[in-house]
Amino acid sequence: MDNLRRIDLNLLVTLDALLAELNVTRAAQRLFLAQPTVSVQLARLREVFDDPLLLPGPRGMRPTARALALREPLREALRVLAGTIAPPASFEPVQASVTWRIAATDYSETTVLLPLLADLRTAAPQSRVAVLELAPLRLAAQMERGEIDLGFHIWHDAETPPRLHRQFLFGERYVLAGRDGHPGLRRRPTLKQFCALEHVVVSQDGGGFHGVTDRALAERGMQRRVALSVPHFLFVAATLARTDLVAMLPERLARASAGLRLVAPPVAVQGYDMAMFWHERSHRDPAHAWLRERIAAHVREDG
DNA sequence: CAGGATCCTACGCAGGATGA
DNA sequence: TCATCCTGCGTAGGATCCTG
Repeated sequence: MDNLRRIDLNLLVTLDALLAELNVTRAAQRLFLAQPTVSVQLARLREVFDDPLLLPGPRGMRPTARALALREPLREALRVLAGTIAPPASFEPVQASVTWRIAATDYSETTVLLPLLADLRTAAPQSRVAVLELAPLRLAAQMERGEIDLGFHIWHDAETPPRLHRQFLFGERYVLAGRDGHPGLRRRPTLKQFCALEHVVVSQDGGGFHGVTDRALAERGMQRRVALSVPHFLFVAATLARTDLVAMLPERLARASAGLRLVAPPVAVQGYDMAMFWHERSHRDPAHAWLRERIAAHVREDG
């Protein structure tokens, strides 16, 4: 590439026009330039190639052997280059063998990706999806580096960098969940009964026993019994199915888990909005835009 | 804001075409 | 054959825009 650093690549476009026309004036017209401008460019080309390239002849110029040898390879090179920098063609999902790298928690895997997968396999059978663990603080940097294409995260979150694009997916609310046949969930528990149950909480940063539910209870001067804190939502669902523990679970996740009974909690707990996030670098990419639209459409269908 | 890059117009020069 | 015209290339100098 070092020899390319010496040359203004636009000169090659001029040379291509000169070799096609063998006439500086007509080459200038083709390039929408004045004749002297192309004449100066020809002088620079002669210097770069260390060859006269075009010699004066009757009604125009005659090409040198070097110029003739350059004509076809140059035209082909410019054709390839023009194709490379042309705007990307529209995305053809059936043929495309694209790999999407998506950052998600097990919650968004279950609620967003899982319902989408079968449709994705049909619509874009050559495509691949790599799901990576979501690290909200690192998400923007990972996207800037091109390591992650798309991420699912809570909409209102101070941790999420504002410089990412985002799109609302759905609003989520909490339900009280326990195993089918749980004696404490035959009907909606009172607040006192709710606090007497043994709870599981999800603490993604690990080890926390206090969450939004506990804050809502504290406002009423109440406290619940948290017996287990885990980092993953899916482990909660598995735990509930095998024990008498209960949990406040996002409704979409709870409905996707078999063997659980869901009841309305006796305390109002603030839900949250889910969104997908992406970087400017993939904002206009047709494949990326197609995937985002597909996800948004699925979420709309699922209500 | 200075310096460089780029493009323009104006003009000179060379060589081929044309007509007396 | 030669004067004149026409076509086309290159240079000079200036305007404008961009960049550091």
